[in-house]
Amino acid sequence: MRVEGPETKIARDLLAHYDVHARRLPWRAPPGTNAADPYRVWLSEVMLQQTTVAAVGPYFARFTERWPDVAALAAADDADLMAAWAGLGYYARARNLLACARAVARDHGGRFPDTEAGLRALPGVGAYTAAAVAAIAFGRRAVVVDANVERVVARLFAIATPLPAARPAIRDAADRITPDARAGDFAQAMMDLGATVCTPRNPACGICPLRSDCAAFATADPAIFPVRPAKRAKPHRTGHGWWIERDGHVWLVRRPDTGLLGGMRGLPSSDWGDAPDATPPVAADWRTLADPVRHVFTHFSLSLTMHHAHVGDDVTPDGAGEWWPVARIGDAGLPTLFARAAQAVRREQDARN
DNA sequence: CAGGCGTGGTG
DNA sequence: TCACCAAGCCT
Repeated sequence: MRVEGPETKIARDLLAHYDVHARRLPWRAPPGTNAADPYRVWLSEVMLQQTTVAAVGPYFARFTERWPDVAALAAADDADLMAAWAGLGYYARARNLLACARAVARDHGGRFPDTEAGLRALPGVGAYTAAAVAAIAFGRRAVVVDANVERVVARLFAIATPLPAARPAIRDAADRITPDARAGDFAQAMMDLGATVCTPRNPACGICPLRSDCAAFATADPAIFPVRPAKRAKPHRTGHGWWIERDGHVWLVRRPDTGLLGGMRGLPSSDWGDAPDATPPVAADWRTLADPVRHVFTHFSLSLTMHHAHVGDDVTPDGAGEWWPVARIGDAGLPTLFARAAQAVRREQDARN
């Protein structure tokens, strides 16, 4: 008779816990069924990259309602898809999502590759997402390592090497505890555990099904794992934005495909930096909002000073853009910064009337 | 390979 | 208020 090693016990205990406590999420097959749809798994995984379950929920519902399968998504209009993604952030994901759907439709007969390597070759699918889809949608044994798994594993084995140097050791340890069967459930169970029990701060070790096998639980402070490097301070930038209104319409531009907010609609704005040029795009009787719109991006914070004016029917700003109905500004698919800038301008206009 | 790349929840 | 951090990927 085979003696069960500690690695096997971890998977067994975790799966038993998962069978009772698994979160019910829209992209998961209902309990007792085995019907994970690769399209929905892939879509959810891309949306969940660096994004919380709560934020993804409504987007996932809207996307699957509007584009129920990969063929429908592949046929989507680029601007429609970018607008539907607005507010979710990391907009390169939306561009890659469309490129991936089209690659699946064109190069794979409309079916997702069912191997980790095949998935990994698709746009926007990295090591994590390829492993997750292979395991969850196709039942493959794959080592799925996201930030949750990283934290759980670093604690289970009390890995004290700081990130990112600890990644190879964490990956090896995750490989050792990943079972041959139910690798998809195991991955989701690890992520559920990280999200609800083995949290970054104040982990709930008292209710953790793995505490008897957890090296960090045996220490004074389990929460110190994984050890993270200190972060650099965010620089602050300033900029100017312009709300140009003409006969109930506002002038919107499309941002370049690469870089910050790439491919998204936006309000015309200056460069953002230490002392940006504040020359307006058109001559007009400009009014300036007293309070700049403040916004925090991943690697800098921004104060955007908003200017607004009405122009005559014969005026059109230089460069590419479109007059968008002010009453439908909510449908323009503005990323959050510009949505808030628009809101600030309209509030000011309302207050003056 | 270190840094660019959004946003919102949380303690 | 503010720092931290999230089901990462790409270059």
